[in-house]
Amino acid sequence: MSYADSRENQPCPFCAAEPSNICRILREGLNTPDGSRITPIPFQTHQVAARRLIWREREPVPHVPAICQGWAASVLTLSDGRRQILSFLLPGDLVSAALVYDPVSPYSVEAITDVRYNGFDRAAFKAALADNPALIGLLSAFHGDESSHADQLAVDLGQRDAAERIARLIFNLSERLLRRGLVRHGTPSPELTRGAAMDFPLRQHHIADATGLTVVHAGKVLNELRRGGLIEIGDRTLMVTDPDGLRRVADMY
Amino acid sequence: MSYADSRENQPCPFCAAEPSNICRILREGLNTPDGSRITPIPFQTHQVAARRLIWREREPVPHVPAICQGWAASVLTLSDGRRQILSFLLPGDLVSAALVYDPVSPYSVEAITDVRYNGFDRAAFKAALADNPALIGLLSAFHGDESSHADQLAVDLGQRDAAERIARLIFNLSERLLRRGLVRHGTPSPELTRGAAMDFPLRQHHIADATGLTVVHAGKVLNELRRGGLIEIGDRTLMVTDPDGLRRVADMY
DNA sequence: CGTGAGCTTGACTTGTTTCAACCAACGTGG
DNA sequence: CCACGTTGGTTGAAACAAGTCAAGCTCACG
Repeated sequence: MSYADSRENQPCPFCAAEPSNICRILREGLNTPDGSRITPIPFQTHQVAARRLIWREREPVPHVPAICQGWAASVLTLSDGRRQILSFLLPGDLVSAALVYDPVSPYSVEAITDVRYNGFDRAAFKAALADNPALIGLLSAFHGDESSHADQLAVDLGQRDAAERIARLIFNLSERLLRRGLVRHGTPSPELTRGAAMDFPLRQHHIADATGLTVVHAGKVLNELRRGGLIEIGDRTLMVTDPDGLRRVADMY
Repeated sequence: MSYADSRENQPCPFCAAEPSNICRILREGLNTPDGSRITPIPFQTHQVAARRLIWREREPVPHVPAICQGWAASVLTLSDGRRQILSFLLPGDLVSAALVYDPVSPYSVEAITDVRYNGFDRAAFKAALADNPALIGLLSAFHGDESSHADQLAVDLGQRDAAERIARLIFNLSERLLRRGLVRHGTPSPELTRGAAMDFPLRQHHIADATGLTVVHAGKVLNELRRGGLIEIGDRTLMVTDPDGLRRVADMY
């Protein structure tokens, strides 16, 4: 809160490209197929510097936030310092559906890069929900995605080994970034085939906290993936050089 | 479904005792403090035998189910057979808030004991939501509980060791059962202090699947807890003989 | 120039899994 | 009524995955 540099209704220069993105619809409104119209919800744009805590666990959040630019993480911390990252928040992500009804944040949110986010007016949001069934549908679908993501995380942490967890994390992130038009094609090192390249601001400690591993071990597994020719990382960039191989390690499909 | 022996609107003989329980409110209706009334939702009662699969993952569920009697588990299974239990469903639990909007089950549900459940009419449920803000609030609160439970599970599986996980599982179950009036006081073995005793139909493999451990290891840790005088288990009954000790191992508060 | 954050590597320890054998309780069918 | 398979639980030894500790390195930044 104290770090948020509030601005009035700035246009969102680099939000998600997907037309059906919920943050975009809240911002711009939408003419639904059935003829009704979802009206835009008023919002304020805020800015937070990299590595800053945006909200603390159990702290009230004065609006319904959606990430507009940059990466953030939702985190739960134990009293002895162990941390679990529940999800990485990318441009276009609503932080939490729960915040629409309840201002109390269920987890901490930390900026990984510099972050710009939109804080939608909660009262206006609730009012729009009350007289707009299409918006209820949208929100409940979002809620469903959120809980299936949480369930998936539990399976990964409970049942999968380090390599699977890390490969799946990278795979999921690359798919989310792809859907948002944030994946370039490139060939960072000349001798390798082209692949999906993306900005990748995560530190090893983020990967460790998200996968329930130690930083040291996460680093080792990351190196194995790199040595196996599946990925290249460096300079805040990740490139998937062997998508099929990564998919196999990740045990997807 | 094929195993479900459907019956018409039977009274629910042994549902949760809590007055604010959501299943009870759906069944009986509620006069809200603000003067409006939540009307009862029509339902059918079904019965399933112990150890039976009630719905498979991704299978459509024709109604909105709530457990009425017995224990069940929600489960995700990987292609190679690894299983993660996401939660244990006790009498009075709505199986999943997601099933109100979307008939497709996000996970399998298995009966642990013989189970009786109420299947609420989905169309009637949605209609009641549309013209009843109090019910929306109730459901969204339930949704919030559901996702904070999922988040907690991720922290446990990602950050805690075997003893912590198992102690927390037992602790959480005992608290849920207590709230529902399903905990007796008793002293199964004469030389021990009185403690909270409850029906505990879980097998070691349930505990293993819920905590992400192997059956063998779960059994060993369970024995340590027993030898440490924290709990007694036997004959489908569990008794917490040292609540403070258990709380300490579980790292609660 | 010094400091701290981030990454890499190796040796060693610990927690958990795997494998295997064995026992008790129970239900079923011959 | 017994024989038998199934399910659930216990135990121990050995193998393995991940954690811990420690050192050394680069790089960005004040």
